[in-house]
Amino acid sequence: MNSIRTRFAPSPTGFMHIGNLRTALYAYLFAKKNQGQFILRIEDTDQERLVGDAVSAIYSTLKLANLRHDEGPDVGGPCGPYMQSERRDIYKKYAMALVDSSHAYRCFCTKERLDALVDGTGNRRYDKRCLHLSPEEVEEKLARGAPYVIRQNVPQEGITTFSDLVYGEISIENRELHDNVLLKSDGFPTYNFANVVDDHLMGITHVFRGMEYLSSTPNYNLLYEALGWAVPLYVHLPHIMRDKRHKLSKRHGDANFEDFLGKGFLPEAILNYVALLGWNPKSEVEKFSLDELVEAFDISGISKSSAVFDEVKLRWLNAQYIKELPLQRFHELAAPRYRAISTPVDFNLLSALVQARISALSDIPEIIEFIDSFEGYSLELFENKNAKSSAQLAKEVLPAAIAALEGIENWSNDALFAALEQLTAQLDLKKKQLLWIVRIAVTGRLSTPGGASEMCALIGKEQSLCRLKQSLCTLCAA
RNA sequence: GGCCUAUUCGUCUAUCGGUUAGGACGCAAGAUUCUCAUUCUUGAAAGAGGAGUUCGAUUCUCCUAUGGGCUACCA
Repeated sequence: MNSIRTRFAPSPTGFMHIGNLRTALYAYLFAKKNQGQFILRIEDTDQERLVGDAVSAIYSTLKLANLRHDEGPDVGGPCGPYMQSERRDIYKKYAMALVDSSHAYRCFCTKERLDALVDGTGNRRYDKRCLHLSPEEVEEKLARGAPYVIRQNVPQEGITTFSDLVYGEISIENRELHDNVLLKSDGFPTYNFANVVDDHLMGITHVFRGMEYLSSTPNYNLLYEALGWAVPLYVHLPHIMRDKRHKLSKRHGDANFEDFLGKGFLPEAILNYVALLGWNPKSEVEKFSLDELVEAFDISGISKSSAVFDEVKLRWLNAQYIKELPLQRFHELAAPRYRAISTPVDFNLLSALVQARISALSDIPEIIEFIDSFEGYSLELFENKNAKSSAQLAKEVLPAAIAALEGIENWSNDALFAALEQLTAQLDLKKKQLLWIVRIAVTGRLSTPGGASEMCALIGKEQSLCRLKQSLCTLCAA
């Protein structure tokens, strides 16, 4: 029984896109679900679009996402090299075989002539002129060193049909197909040729790729047939969109994996979210670890229509992951974002409070901003209908609160809470009234990472009392 | 323009001829809470349009509309 082999074949042109990441994920999930291999192949055949660190970005993204490939340029394997730029001889060999069998031909046409082929509707298709060159003419041009490309010779009649595992059966009339360039004049293959040769030579059984290749797939099948090779199974994937009209693209916003990491999303959460964009697990579960995704993955759950990427839902999922982190782990992740704080506080306590209240690590600066900054908050914050508190009440109650807290030796949350609770009874107030007032008076913020006693415990006795007194002064002056 | 393809709440989706069209995020309301956090409950919210086929269409067929893709010596 042949084992399943899938591949992820990115082009090193920049950061890893979320759409690419999902393609890699699905290919990985399918391979692993079926005890198969997941191969990484770098498609660096376009010398003009190469971007310096893009290959290492691919490695690091795969590593961060925990998508481990069984074969690839960096880990080797039996079907190497896995870098297309190192396989030029291979492509050339098969291209020549195709020329010999008349499934391809040399084309010497200039760019100018090609451009002149544009018809009234702006459509351009090659007219097969060089197909009809006599052997003598070809020899003559070759001898002269004229540059040429090798084109696929597609039949003018008939129909090519294939079955995609997501989109079903698709038929295209051969006369709609173009004589694609297989080998460029610089000797590099085009994607149109390299993907066929490599997928076959690398034993790929299931080709996962974006649906933009749907209409050129017949070209590839004609090539497989011409070479006498078995056609792989296709799994074309719907696009991930920025909104209804636009695909996610590098030019608009944060569409790449590393940007989301930088914004404080956890890789597991991103992967989990992206897996659900265009695939449904046939259950109402939404939270999946990578292993669980492997277990649940099934091609039949892939949808045909494109999906809009919703960062709000990603945030919700990410919050779930953050809450589940062991405190120590959360603290490690959060600590770098505490760096700006100069006031000494108990950072472990801070982490425990913050962990339950954020959706992404990037929410941290805002939620802890009150620690260093206290000046000039609006007294309207004391007004709260629900807690039945007001600035007036605050002015009356704060002196007693300050006195009560001053007496506390063991400045812990429990002690603070007990003291405030007791004071509530003494003053015949609702617990909520007093606690609201103290919280506002000590933080100057509407939204804080914890309640009054927790905030006092966090910033310490001296700082707490200082702020409480300052707030009281402000209230009296108003 | 031609070809390919898609179309269920705002968003991600379920439904594989008969459902009060379900769930999730978000939103709204209520409850809980030391915070307008969390948690819980409830609610509003959808089959692009038109023809057919059928006892019966969101589901099958066709047409139209709209979106997306391809139409490069880019992938």
